[in-house]
Amino acid sequence: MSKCEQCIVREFSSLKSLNKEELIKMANCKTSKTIKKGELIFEEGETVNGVFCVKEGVCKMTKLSPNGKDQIIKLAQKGELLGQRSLISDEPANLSAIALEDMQVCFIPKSEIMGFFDKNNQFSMNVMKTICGDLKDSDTHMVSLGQKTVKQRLAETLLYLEDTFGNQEDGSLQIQLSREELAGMIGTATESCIRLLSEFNKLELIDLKGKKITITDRNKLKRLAE
Amino acid sequence: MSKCEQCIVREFSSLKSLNKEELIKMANCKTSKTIKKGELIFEEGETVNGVFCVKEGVCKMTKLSPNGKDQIIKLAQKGELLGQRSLISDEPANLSAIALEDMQVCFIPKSEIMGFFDKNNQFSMNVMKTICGDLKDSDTHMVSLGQKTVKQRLAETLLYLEDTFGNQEDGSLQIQLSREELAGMIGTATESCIRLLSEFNKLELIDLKGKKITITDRNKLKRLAE
DNA sequence: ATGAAAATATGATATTTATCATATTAAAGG
DNA sequence: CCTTTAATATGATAAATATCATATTTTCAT
Repeated sequence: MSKCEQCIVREFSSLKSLNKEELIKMANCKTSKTIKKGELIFEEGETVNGVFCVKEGVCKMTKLSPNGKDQIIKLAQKGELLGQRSLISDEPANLSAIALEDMQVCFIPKSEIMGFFDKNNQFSMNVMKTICGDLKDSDTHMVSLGQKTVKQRLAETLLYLEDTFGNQEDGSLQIQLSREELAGMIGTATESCIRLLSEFNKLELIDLKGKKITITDRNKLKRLAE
Repeated sequence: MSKCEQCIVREFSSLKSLNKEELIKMANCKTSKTIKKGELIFEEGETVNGVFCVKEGVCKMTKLSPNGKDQIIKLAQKGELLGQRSLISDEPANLSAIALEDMQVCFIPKSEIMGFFDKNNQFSMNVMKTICGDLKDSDTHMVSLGQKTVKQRLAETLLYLEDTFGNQEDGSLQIQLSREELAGMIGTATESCIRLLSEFNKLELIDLKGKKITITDRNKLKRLAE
């Protein structure tokens, strides 16, 4: 069993405020999991009795619409805690979490987390700040969905993906989403998403090579997104 | 100066967990304000050094889009605390708050609130639960904006307004939004909103009398919203 | 009460986006 | 390596939505 004390990822999450004693206690009750690309971590409606700490890899958090399509609400990466909200509200998961890459996650049981809330004020405050950050992101995203065109949202999303997850050695986006997933992020039909990518490609804003997307004209893309 | 101890509204907010001593202390540093319909409580980007507790009336929380239109992110009513998020994140307000009716609000300075976070764990937990609730609402709203048609969103919003704010004696919606505001809630052009309202009227799902909107066929409207 | 300004309504039209069909390409499993 | 399936791409078309113009109604200050 790996020690939480030595886990670097912890520094990026609310767990950074835990002291040595708390970390050792947590290391003893946590379980590590390997999750393959495409696998489900937990599903909307499911009761999750703890939180998942993402150690490696990225996952999508989705919510099913009555029309049968998945809206991607956010992408979560290393350092993020999944399922905090449900745990605090004492409700089933509101979103599904699905791995976009092979992942390493640790599961920390509810009882343990609730103890931190009681005894470690700094931890509570960090969790609160994280959730407030999520809420702010949600609000911004909502303005995009409500006020911007699909083209603008696609441009915006491509820039976001580069800014947040970086690039591969060849300069293409690190994170590879399927066209369907990209469409689910921006809230449009898959075909529309594909068509706009082609258009961006023809306009030389991006370069498409199979699944690889490379942003070639950041500035024009940025102007388009406004 | 009115006493917080006797304020019923407190029971609906995170402030319900404060003890007598804390309430008396708060009553001494809070300020009461009357805000007229249409007036600004605070504006996006502004530094708000505390929170506003809504005692009476409803306000809209909006965010300006680069296209110059306001997206309404949420409506807040009696018992809700405005500006908690900014206070916790220690950031300027992310949204503007504008009264939709004449309002009574109390301003509680930051220092006071921060003290509650430190000393009253139940208060922290309540705030956290509120914010988690907001986040869940945001996610649901985001799915609507991303996956539903304008018609569906309008139907959904009308039902939400009735469920959340109730009706006047004549059965029309208690809250009266302008067509522009309604459009800003569902993320569409004002004209499109007006056109769809007319259509709903002709289909006898709703009844329009000036600014008054009455839902006459809840079930059909519900089916339409799915 | 009255005139000016704002809000609402509606028509005409352009643009955006979705849908359905089908071709092409890439990926995965035996 | 081949075959089957899934993903991507693109055309044709329909539907949804935005935009612009203008009429009508309501609101509000004087």
